[in-house]
Amino acid sequence: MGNRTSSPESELPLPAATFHILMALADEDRHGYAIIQEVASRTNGEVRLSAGTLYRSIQRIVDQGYVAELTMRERPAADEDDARRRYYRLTPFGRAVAEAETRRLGELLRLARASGFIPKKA
Amino acid sequence: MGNRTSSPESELPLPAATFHILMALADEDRHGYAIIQEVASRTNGEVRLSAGTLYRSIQRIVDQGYVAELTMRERPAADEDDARRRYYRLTPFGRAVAEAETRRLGELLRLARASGFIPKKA
DNA sequence: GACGCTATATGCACAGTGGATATAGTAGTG
DNA sequence: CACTACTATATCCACTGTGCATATAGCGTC
Repeated sequence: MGNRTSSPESELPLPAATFHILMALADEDRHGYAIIQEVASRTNGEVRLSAGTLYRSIQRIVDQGYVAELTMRERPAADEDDARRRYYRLTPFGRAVAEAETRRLGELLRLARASGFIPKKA
Repeated sequence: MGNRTSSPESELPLPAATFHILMALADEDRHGYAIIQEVASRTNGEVRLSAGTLYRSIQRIVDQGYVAELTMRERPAADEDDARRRYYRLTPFGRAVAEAETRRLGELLRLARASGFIPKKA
């Protein structure tokens, strides 16, 4: 994987696709294709990860240690199993990185509002 | 400039540097070099726009109509004038785009928090 | 078996970025 | 004056992240 000694903050800012993938894996382990669907669902269809972006992002964040691929016996038993699928789980480091990114976004949003950029409606 | 008929939302998401530039121009007209300093100041030195990014971003957002270059007689009179400087002002469209981006970031942050990514400290 | 959906992977092109380099005006110091 | 450091803009090169298209193939249903 990536550098074990790096702090979560040193990973920022996260690529947009990466952050969405981490959010999709926050509550449960998923395989790639399911991540695409989950991201679309959470964003009311507004964020549609392309397959190219998704699978290459996963390769990257596995290497960086944000997520880990599940072994065969770690897979969710309930799920009807498709041998083609590869399941991923958020690591503690990945969670820490996602939290750091959330904090960074909060600060950015605070700056934007302090600049007078108050959106009309929610 | 760019397409006059496009809505602010169709411009999203904004490149990170662009959003910082718009924030730096929210309260007063500035020249390029001053924008670099202002962004660094507002972010406590955490965001340091490189010259390459800054000047190309400005060229792009002038073309897109987010900002407009000031004529000689529009320049701030108080400022000691340096002939090399080129001053820029946020346009109403640029402000609308920045507000739309602010709204987008707010929604993203809400999603992140709903995913359980609550940062430890502010 | 034909079709559409699921699932992963890769090739190609392009936008945005950082760092380096180029050019030159400005200001202060000796 | 010469020298240096800072201000100011612009462009070049390399790299990352992204979308779209393509490739391969298993799965489900009619």
